[in-house]
Amino acid sequence: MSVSVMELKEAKDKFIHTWGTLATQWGINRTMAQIHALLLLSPKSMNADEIMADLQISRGNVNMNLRDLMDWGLIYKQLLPGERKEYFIAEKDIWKVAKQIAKERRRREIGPLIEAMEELKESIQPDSAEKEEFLKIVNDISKVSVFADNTMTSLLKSDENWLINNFIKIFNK
Amino acid sequence: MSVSVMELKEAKDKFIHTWGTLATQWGINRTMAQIHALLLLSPKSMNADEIMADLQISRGNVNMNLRDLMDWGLIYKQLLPGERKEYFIAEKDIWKVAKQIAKERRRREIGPLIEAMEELKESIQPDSAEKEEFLKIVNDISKVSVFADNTMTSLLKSDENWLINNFIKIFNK
DNA sequence: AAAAACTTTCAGAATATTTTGAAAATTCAA
DNA sequence: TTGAATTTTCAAAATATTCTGAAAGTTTTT
Repeated sequence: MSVSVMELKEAKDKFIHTWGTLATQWGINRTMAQIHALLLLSPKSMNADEIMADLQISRGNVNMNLRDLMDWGLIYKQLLPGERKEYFIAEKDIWKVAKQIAKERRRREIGPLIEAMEELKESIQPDSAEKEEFLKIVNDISKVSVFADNTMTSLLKSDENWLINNFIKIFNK
Repeated sequence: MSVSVMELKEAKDKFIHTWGTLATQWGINRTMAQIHALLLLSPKSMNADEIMADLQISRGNVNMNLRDLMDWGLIYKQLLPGERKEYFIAEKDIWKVAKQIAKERRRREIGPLIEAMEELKESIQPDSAEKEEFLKIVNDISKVSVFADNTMTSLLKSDENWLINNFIKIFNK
């Protein structure tokens, strides 16, 4: 193997490792992130055995995290003609990847918060100063959550959005 | 204790419990979130012993998480005249709280990603098609990260921002 | 300067999360 | 059908994170 190819292999390994480490900091599990990184960098789709061999992890682990990555909409299953095995390929359009991650996090992180605050609001009658104080906080959190949710949605939804357009200009430079 | 006060106590407990549970979903530890919730709901500042008693957790745990909450800028230390003990009070302005959390997450989640991608870019010369392909991905992630960072910053920085103003209108209704 | 009041630290314990791997389930070809 | 290939499941093991509590450190009072 030539020196220059070796450099690339090293950089790819570093990318996979880094992606895995960073992911834990944002609540995604290390292996899921590493599989994602591996597939992102792979020019062709890979099957479970290849991923197992490459990352040195068990079949069960690979299976579980591939399923999670599909739930997140970050990878797709590819059925190759004449092949029994399932192959997986990552979404390579990084803007789509980012949108997908943001979407999923909005759903997981903001959704339950809004629901919980609504439930609390309904459970208390504002018939005392103390209760009004409590409801003030619950209401404020509710409003901030709905705002965050709306902001996320408008950032994600329309590519006509000024913010997005502004971004696309920079991105396509 | 009257029935109506009991209801409030229950709602507060539910709030604290919910806040703690949700927090784990967004990478913050349960106890830290519970202490934060407790202080958010407390009309007066609390000391370590009071928090220990209320949440039934150890002194070390309380101390450590109070420090983390101060790092996050979510609570302040209050020295009461004539008191030896340190008292803690939460930032009650929920919009400030949200900004603080967003700021901290930007710093922790996006910052390291940008750095890692820059480092990878510098380590590889684009002297082959394979390397160019790799650098394309790294570059794209770099651009998306910088975009996310900038978007966060402009959302947070200026209250003249249209998005913020729009929010404030809703919030103050 | 000593003692009391309080805060911080950190090694070990407890808890929670992730991973393994073999067995069960499923799919497909013959 | 049958059975080989492949995927999925899940209990137990490994690993990672959080928590405890007593000892050490610090600050204030006497």
